Order: sequence, then C-alpha cells, then structure tokens
Amino acid sequence: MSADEEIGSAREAAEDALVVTFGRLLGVANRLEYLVGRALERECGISHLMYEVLLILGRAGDPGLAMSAIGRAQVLTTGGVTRLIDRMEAAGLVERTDDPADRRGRLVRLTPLGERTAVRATELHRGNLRRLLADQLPGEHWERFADDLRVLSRAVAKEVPRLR
Amino acid sequence: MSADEEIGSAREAAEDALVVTFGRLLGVANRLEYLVGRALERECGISHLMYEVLLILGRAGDPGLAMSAIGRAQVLTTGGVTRLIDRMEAAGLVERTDDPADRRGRLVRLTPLGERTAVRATELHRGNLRRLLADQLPGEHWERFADDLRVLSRAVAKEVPRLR
DNA sequence: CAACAGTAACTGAGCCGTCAGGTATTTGGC
DNA sequence: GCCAAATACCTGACGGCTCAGTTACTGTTG
Repeated sequence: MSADEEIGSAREAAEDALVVTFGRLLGVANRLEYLVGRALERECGISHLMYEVLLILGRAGDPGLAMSAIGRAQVLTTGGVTRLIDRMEAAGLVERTDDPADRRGRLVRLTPLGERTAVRATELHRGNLRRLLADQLPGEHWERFADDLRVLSRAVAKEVPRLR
Repeated sequence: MSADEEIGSAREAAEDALVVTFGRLLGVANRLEYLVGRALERECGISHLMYEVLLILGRAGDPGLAMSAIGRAQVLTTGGVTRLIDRMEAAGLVERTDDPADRRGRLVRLTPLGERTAVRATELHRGNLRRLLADQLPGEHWERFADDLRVLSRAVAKEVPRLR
C-alpha cells in the first residue's frame, strides 16, 4: 500500500466513523424530540407540531400566514396542514380568515389564547431543553458546542431538499 | 451590577444561545431523520423503524430477541412492537418462534431475506448520510465534529429517561 | 376574452403509531 | 404448594399523518 493510499484509507475510516456517529446522533435527536414533544403535550396540552406553528404564527403577526406557507415551514402535506389547523382552531389557538388578495386562500393567525399558550409553552420547552443539557455538558465546552451546532445545523438544513 | 453578576449573566446568555441552537438542531435532525427514512423507504421498501429492527436483530443473531427487548431498544409500546413485527413477518423479513425458556414469550430473528435486506439498506442509508455530509462539512473539521457528536450523543442518550 | 394550466385548500381512504384492556404464563412470599 | 403480583404479548378503538382526488379560484396566452 502506498503512502497516498494509506492516507486515503485513513481519511475514509474517519469519514465512516463520522457517518456512523452522525447517524446515531440523528437517531438520538429524533427520540429526544419525541420525548420533549410528549413532555410539552402533558404540560401544555399541545403537540410539538402545534407548538412550532404557534412560534411561526407569532413571528408572522398580522394579518397571518397562508396555509401553504405553514406547510412549507413544517414538512407537511396540504392535507396535514388543513387538519392540524382544524384542531388548533377547535382548541381556540388560531383563527382563519379569508385572504382578501386571493379568494382561494385563507390566512391563519394567533388568537390571544394562542399567544399566551406560545409564551407558556416556550418557557416549559426551554426549561426542558436546558435541564437536558445543564448538568451533562461541562460549561467550558458550551461555546464550542454552540459553534459546532450552528455550523452543523446550517449545513444540514441546506441539504434537506436534496433528499426529498 | 457587580462583576460576579455580570459574569453570571454572560454565562446565562451563552446558555440561552446554546439551548436555542440545540432546540433548532433537534428540529433539523428530526426532519432529516424523516427524509432519510423516506428515501430508504423508496429505495428499499422498508420503514426506518424496520431498518433499525433489522440492525438490532442482526447484532443479536440466533436464537433471536424477545419482543419486549425490541420495544426497549426502540421507543415503542408493546402494541407497537407487535404490529411492527407483524408487518415485518408478513414481508418475510423476520420470523417468530416460541421461547423455549418462557412460554409467554416469542423470539424474533432475521430470515435470510431479512439479512440481505439489512445489508442492502445499510449501504443505501450510509450512502445517503455520507452524501449529506460530504460536500457540506469541510474535511479538516470532521475529526472535531466526530468527537463533539460522540460526546453530545452520549450526554443526550443518558438524559432520555429523565423526560419520560 | 376564452381556454387552460397552475395553485389553494379540503376530503375520503389507508397506514402506522398510542392507549387501555385482555389472556396466558411466571415468580416470589407465605 | 398456592395465590397475588408482575410480566409477555395481543387486540379494539382511536389519533394523526400521507396520498390521491376534488372544488374553487387565478393568471397566462393566443
């Protein structure tokens, strides 16, 4: 084996290790997301998906967001969005209005209850995440972790459409 | 504000930033997992959950694993495991036998088709993950990333039971 | 301006998980 | 040795998503 090949295979092994670790991280993250979501559901009565929609609508403000925009933000089919918003509307968290600019469309916006719920859910959710990290990650590593996570999540987010 | 308080609040701000980033990473990872899972489903005809069960059973070998062990490895209720294994059995990927040591139990093990499918799926899955990382993360950062991911996923895995 | 492709939201069928509750079997204290 | 509690798996009802197809409206183009 030549020196070049040796370097190549070392690099490949490192690649492999990263791929495996990355796969494992995805699995763990997925499970975590699931558990944090259930905690939120117990404590706050809304699903994790609803929580994210509350955040999105909160940022959007008046006059609200189109159904299709919500579907794009979450990974949901139009049918899924319709039913999710149905439930949220029934729970009094959001309200639908006709879009004055396009008579096919509806706009969705938060109700006051929706706003309050978003605030409360955010506190609980942050608390859960913080508790999750607090005594596991040594403080002096946090900055580096934060940096890494930023880069990684940006890279990964960019790649999402590729696998569709 | 005293110097101590200042340090405290700076640390708190760093904490906040990490928590937010971590939350975002979880969201992205979740979506990624979903998309990688669907890719696997298209290319290989098995769900992501089935894939993980194939891996677990592959490691377990003969005479197989109890249903409850599968449920513990994945985050699934016993009912969920029963139905998942039902489908995998119908697809010819696994087979159930009575547990000779406990007449309540059944043991699940891979069929030859299951073994072949596990190998093929692993290749495809690895390929997808690798493609995902390959041209997004600069090579010189890989080792550091791998290291961080290891620490992080260990920390996070340890925390999972806490949120139950 | 009429035709038609494109887009927004909704809906019925189906899939896959949870939950709650059932039966068969094992186990540990008396 | 017997009985209550624990355990292993299965099942019916249900929730929430996708898929595929529908209706209503818009924008483009000859």
